[in-house]
Amino acid sequence: MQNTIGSLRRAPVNVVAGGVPELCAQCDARHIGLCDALHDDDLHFLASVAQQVSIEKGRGFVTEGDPARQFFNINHGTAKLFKDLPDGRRQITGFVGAGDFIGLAANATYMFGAEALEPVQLCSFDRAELRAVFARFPAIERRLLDVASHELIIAQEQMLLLGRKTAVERVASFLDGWGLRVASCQGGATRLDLPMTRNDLAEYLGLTVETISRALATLRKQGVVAVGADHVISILNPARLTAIGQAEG
Amino acid sequence: MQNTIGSLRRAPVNVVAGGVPELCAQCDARHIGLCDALHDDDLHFLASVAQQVSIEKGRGFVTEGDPARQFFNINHGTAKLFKDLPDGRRQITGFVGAGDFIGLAANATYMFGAEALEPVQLCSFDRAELRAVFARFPAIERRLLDVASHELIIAQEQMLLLGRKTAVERVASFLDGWGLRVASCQGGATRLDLPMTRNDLAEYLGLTVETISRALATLRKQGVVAVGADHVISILNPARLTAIGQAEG
DNA sequence: CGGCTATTTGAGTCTAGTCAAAGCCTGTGG
DNA sequence: CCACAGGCTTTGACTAGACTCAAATAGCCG
Repeated sequence: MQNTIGSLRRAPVNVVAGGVPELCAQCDARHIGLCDALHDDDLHFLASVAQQVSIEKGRGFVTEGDPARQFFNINHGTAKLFKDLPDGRRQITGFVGAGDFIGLAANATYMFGAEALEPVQLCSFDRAELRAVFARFPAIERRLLDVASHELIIAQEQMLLLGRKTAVERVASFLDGWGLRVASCQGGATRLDLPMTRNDLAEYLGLTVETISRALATLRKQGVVAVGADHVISILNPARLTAIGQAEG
Repeated sequence: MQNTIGSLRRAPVNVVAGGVPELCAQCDARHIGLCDALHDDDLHFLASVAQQVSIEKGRGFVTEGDPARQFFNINHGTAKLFKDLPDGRRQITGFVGAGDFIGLAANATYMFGAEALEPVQLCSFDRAELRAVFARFPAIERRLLDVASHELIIAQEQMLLLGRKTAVERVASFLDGWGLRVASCQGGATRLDLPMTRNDLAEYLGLTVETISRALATLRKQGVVAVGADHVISILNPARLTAIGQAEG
């Protein structure tokens, strides 16, 4: 738990509660993601091998190259997953939120890093223990395969974006996709409250901060979005946004 | 089986033999990939639900958007998987060869297209039947989860490449990675016999044909590789190639 | 009210894309 | 066996979209 790899350090995690089945009762992710595949008694068993953990904003909780001893399931908050090059270039491979499972992209060691964008609460599972859970509840393993399938689809979509789309198309794709995840409407326009900075966006979309800013300006001038303060973006013309993101016009 | 989606058409496939257990005896993929997870008698059962199929060079055998009724396991040959944008831009998401499993990135429909780069032989499994196999042999399902995990790692590595690496770094990464897959040595130099064209390479690496050509010229001038005829590339300085591909030099 | 960071905007540069043409290979057919 | 057609690859010249560097602005937090 105190492993030091490169210049990074495994973040100390704050254990709030362990082994309590009631921890699922008010979990944001209870009815999505992995846990939704379980009946109440199965969930009880799963909870018995889970450790609930809180991670403060900005804290890294997975370091690439560290031995992959644990899986995580996010209950609350958003985190970024990323891969770095030796000279500091970073590619964010995904943003994860409530219900998302972390740790599939690992063999003996984690093949990615993870850091909280907001205060994050998650359930941590020991890999060895989870294997025992699989043996008892094949439904979980099957669900995990579905999760992996879905992540593969997302990953390939992202390859298309990174390899072939223009800056404006990338930003439109992202906003469109994020809109599907967390949508709150207000006066007809969908209002996105993004947990990430422009820099995170740039590292996710294979661009620079400046290009992100200019692309948003372009979409704003076209009346597709409105850019507000504090990472708020309103989607004024959803159909147009989708079309741009999918390179249909 | 005669579905027409967009302007593409499901390729007619040539059934060579069906339901014969002996078909595994001389399969290139018998001891790699999915089938390696099985004991002989389990394999016998798996073979009973497999259809062996031959696909000619250049023929597409999966169309994005078609109902995903089948999984495939490649026995021999190489194919490309890809996603297209409406205006023709294409991103190849991966090359698959003997032992590779195709079809994980699908829900109700395939989320990618596939086309043979060389004559391909594969085993085709009906999705419903494969589910029955899972129930009987959990080992296969577990192996499939490992396969999906591994593909996720590869996909994220590719995102790093597409989002953050330069043209020369991308080409070096590719040659380095391909060298690990199929390596035949000759006079100290590893000789790669690529089944894909420069255009395929470009569509895989998020570049254009011309840029691929120039990047190869750069690596050649640096004495890292030798570029021969008929898609043959010799790796003269493997260490340097790896370093360039991982942006360490 | 500052101090700090994040974001936007501007000016100039550079990497990779586009357009064009020549060279090579392959495979075919005389 | 050689000539030719067609596709693939390489090279050159120019362009463009995104990056870099720099500075101004805006927002957040104590």
